Order: sequence, then structure tokens, then C-alpha cells
Amino acid sequence: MSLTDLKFKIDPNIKTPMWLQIRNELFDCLYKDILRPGQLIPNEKTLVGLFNVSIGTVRKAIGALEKEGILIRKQGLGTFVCQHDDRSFLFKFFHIFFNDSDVKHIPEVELDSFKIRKANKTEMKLLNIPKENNKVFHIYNKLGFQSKVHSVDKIVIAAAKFSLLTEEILVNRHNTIYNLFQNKFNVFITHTSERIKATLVDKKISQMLGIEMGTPILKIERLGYTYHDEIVELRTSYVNTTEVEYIREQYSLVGE
Amino acid sequence: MSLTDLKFKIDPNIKTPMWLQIRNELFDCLYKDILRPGQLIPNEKTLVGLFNVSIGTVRKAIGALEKEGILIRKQGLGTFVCQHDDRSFLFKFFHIFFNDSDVKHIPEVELDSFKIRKANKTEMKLLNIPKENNKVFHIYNKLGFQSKVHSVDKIVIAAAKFSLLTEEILVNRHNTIYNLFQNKFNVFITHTSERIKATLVDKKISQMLGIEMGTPILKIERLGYTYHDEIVELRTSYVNTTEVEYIREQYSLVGE
DNA sequence: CAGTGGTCTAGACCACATT
DNA sequence: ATGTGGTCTAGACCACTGT
Repeated sequence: MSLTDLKFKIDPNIKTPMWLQIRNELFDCLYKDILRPGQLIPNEKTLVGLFNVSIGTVRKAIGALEKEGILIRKQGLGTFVCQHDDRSFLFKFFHIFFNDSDVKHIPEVELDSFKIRKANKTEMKLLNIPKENNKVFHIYNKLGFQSKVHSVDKIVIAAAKFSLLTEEILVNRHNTIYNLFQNKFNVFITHTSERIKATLVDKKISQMLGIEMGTPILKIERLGYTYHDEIVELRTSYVNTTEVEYIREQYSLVGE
Repeated sequence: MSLTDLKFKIDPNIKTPMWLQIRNELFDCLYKDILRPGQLIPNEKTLVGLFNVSIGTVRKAIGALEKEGILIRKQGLGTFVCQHDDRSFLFKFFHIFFNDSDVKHIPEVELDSFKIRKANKTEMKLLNIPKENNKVFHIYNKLGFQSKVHSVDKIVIAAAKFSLLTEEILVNRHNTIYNLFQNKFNVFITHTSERIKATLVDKKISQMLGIEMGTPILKIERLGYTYHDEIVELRTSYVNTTEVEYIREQYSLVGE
């Protein structure tokens, strides 16, 4: 099924601007899997014919999706659906830096454990898991640099959404987890929310981090969202901030 | 001095697009104090005459500054310079929420101490303070809700940039500190960067927070920037995350 | 080279807010 | 009623990319 096979009706008389209608139609194509991450979308002229509007209107719709991080325009090439292989997307949601350094380091990731188990109530609610098929994957990753672990990530995802995921697939991936989600399971993480607390490390995590029990660490609870604000990943990061820091730069973009 | 009194020359033949040239000219007006926060800028038609371009080009320039959080368009009214009184700007850089709550609470702020002292080396470097006139204001604020303190902010700013600041002015402000910076000292905070660590609270801060020494807390080091990436504020926040959390929502905006 | 998106024009008409 | 920004048109030309 290709986008150009579809017929769209854009109504100039309703309250919603035509460019927003087009933006929503294109967004739905992502959701409905007619467009996939990395794919080239039809050029502007084709879209003009498809939606029967002028080129400026198409450009406004594409511009909106570009701002949202859904599409990316490349002059001379075309407009593509963003993916987690793109330079700008890799480690987009990774915020750990070395002390006083402005350079994001790419962490070494090592799988610590991989389990399948029943979801608890919170997980069932957040991940929208039905009672009948309530299995989740439960993963522990160790993150570090030069064999020095600074973080432990606990990841919980619905087994139904990531069926056929195995420890082997997870270990043998050659990219980020979000890239794996995208390519093998067609789940594209669009945005995240994080809640950060300071706690004393417990026994289990202290062993994984290789630090003394009772050391203060960051506990970061992340929700990973995909299209239409659907939560698909629960991640808890435990960070030993002795040698690294959590960084946030905030420009006053109104949207944020 | 008004914007409409000036003459601008936009060159269509150079590499920089005309809309970017216009964006830069308008930005410089902010920096040079020809435009001030809250002020209404000339309407689009006037700008068309001023820059001698078509209206679409002006709109693109304004759109860029709007995305940056510098200008805000209000249909039917005009385009204004953003200020820290605007709904969307108030507490834009405040990220503390109650546990599991999605509502940002507006904290009660109480001045704890106000001092003037010499800057140390780091402060001189970051705030670009000369050797001759190297005084800084050193402020401690307590933040909380219903008389329960959850955070302590240590603020350091150059005395030269905020001359005439007194404890009284600080206490009697009826708005955020960034609003005070903007209105009394003409310093507009455009963006910030924060580096977060987990630490054990020391004696001084534990007393201010009213908690036991050795409790784990967040230590957040913030740099506050104004136009042209000039650092004007050093702020260290110490947060007791027993009842509150630090929150970050990240949409995949390419710019961030 | 042909095809892509990026810039720019010179309007028209609409929705919204104030007077 | 007037003036503001918001939407939309129907093009032209430029800059960039891969063949």
C-alpha cells in the first residue's frame, strides 16, 4: 500500500485549516503503517496533486511534522520519515555526560538480565495490557564507559507488542534499543517524559553499579511514547553521578 | 529610539536568506534595547516597508523568532516581544512537581540570605567578570509549598550587571526573579542549561531544608543565559525529592 | 543533467480583538 | 468598523543532490 494510491479529501470550509488536515492525514499514514521510518515520502508537487491544494499549504503541513520530529526534509533529496538511525535521533533521549564535559559520550551497553514475567497493576495500566495476555519483558542493562558502569537501566515492555523478542536479538543488535524497537517491531519512540529523584542505592543496584550500598544516586523514571501518546516502554535508570551528570538544555521553545 | 526610525538594508544577493537577515536585524534590536520585553513590534505591513521585502518573507523571519521563544504573535492584536510575565513564560524554567502529579505547583519563595562578596575564579570566568569590579550578589532562597520547604536555591549574579539590587527590592518583588531581572535590570533570560547530580545533603543545606544530614538530594547546577549566549546567572538548586520530583518532557524537536 | 526542497513574490480572503 | 495576524494561492527562481 502506497501513499499515492490513496485518495484524500481536504475540506476548505471547515474550521480546521487545510494544512492541519493534511498534517493529520500524513500523521495517520505513519500510525497506519503506510509510511515507515526512513521512507521517502512523495515530493511536494505530488502531494499538491494528492491533496488538491497549493504548494505553500503542503509545505506548511510538512513543516509542522518536521518541527515535531516526525519528518525530515533533505534539500535535493526529498522528505523522509525520521528514524532512530539518523544522526540527530541517535541517543536523542540519552542525557548522561561526563562531569564538566559538553560532549555526549556514547555509552557501552551490556545486557545484565532478560526475563519474561507477569505485569503488575501499574504496568498493566500504563502499558495498557489486557488481563488475559499480561506478560512483559523485564530487562536490566548496564551502561558505562571503558568498562566502568555508571548506570543501570530497568526496562519493561509488553510482550504482546514485542513478541518474538529474544535475549539473542537484544544482545546482537548493532544499534540503540529504540532502533531495534523501530526496525524489528515497528514501534517508533516519538517522545519521553522523565521524573527524577535522588535516592540511596539499594543492594541489588549497588552490586550492578559496583558501588557501596547507600551511595546517593539518581533514579529516573521514564515513560516512552509512540504515536498518539501511547506508552510503550517503562524505563527506570539508576545513575551513579560520581563521574557523570544528567544534562538538560532548555531553549524557550513555546511548545516544550 | 523606535524601530520604525531605523533604516535597514536587506541584501538579496548574498548567501544568507533574506528572512534570516531580517531575523538577525530584529534580534539585534532586542540586544541593543530598541525592542524590550512586552513591547508591541510594528505590524507586518510596516515591516514589509521597512525591509523592502514581501510579506511572506517577513512572516518567515517572525516565525523563526517565535519558535525561539523571542517573539509571540497574537492574532488580532499584533506581535510582541516575549516577557517573563506571560503565562507561557512564568515558571518556564521551574521543573519541580509533586510526586505523581502532572500539575506544576507554584512555589512559595522565601529569601533566606542576601550578601555581596567577591567572585571566585569560576564565577569570574563564567559570568565574564573583570578583575577590577569583581563583586557578586550571593542569594539563598527557600522554595516550598504550605510552609514545607523542598528546595534551596543559591543564586550568584554579577553586581555590575544588577547594580542597585537590594534585599528590599528582592523581597518586595511580586513575581518571579527572572521577571525582576527583566523589568528592573533589563536582563532577559532566554535559555538555561542544567547539570544534575545526586548527593548527600551537607549541614548547612540540611538545616535550611529541615531534613537530617546525609539525606540524598538533587543538586542542580543551572546556567542562565541571555541574548547572544551570555551567562548572567549561576544557580545551584538543592532539592529534597521526598515529596517532589524533577520533571522533563522531551518531544523530538530537532532543535533541542 | 533532472529532480528535489528552499526562497521569494504579490496578492486575496478569513478569523480574531479592540474601539 | 478597523486593524491585526492566519490561511491560501499560483506561480518564479535558486541551491543542492545524485546520476
